[in-house]
Amino acid sequence: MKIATWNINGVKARIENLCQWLKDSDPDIACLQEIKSVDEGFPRGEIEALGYHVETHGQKGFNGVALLSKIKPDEVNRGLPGDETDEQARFIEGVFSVEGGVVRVCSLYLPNGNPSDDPIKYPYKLAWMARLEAFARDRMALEEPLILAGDYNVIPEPHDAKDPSQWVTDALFLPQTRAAFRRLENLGFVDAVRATNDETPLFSFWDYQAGAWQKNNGIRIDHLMLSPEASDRLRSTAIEKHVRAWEKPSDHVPVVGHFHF
DNA sequence: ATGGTAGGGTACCTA
Repeated sequence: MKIATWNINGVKARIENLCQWLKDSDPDIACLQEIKSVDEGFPRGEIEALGYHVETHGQKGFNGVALLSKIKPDEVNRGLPGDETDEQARFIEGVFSVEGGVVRVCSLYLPNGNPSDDPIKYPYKLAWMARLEAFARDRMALEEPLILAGDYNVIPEPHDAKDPSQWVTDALFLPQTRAAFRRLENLGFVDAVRATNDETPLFSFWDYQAGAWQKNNGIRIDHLMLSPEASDRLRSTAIEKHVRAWEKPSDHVPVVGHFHF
């Protein structure tokens, strides 16, 4: 089974690329972020025509996440628990029946947090990460294959950036951000791409600005975090960076994991 | 060099 995460930066602007990628890459489950659409505006017909079930958690203009899957989820939950006043659509969870049990897959869009000296944005990022850690701890107790997939807006290590010195005051790379990400790992989650690749650097995002793609000035911020039960079944991973060279690309590329499910 | 580009939605906000 192939499970992927991709920040598509606007589903309406990316529908042609998205459909082409679904045909080429043929994921069983695709976790999307930044759909930038309300649920009613999501172009589900084109995606359903390719054989996918569609579950969305959208909002107007910004954010928004989705789960596309060849098998229909048994259960879907929208929103990250822990703050009923949070109206930003950044989290959706699906439970899928597979041979021998279930796999639980979450598509998450972690807050960017910049500018990092903003009195609202960076604290919101850290609070969201604390809620994610609490959620992950709860789910870990189920002892199920669990995949927390998404745009984490976290550069885990210096070698996950072409030029780490550019990022020292950035919310994606501040010590507190990286420490919160490590706390998630220390619950027992495995960074699937890092666990299956010795090579560095590996990037999943190249800014639209200043020729970042042409200069390979990238960062690795899109991650597949696996519970031990999911990690046991991991075969390989890939970063499909050729998609960044397509016409009208997203600034992120798909990150995929192959599993023995 | 302190910019640059893109999406959403129609004035700026977010990234």
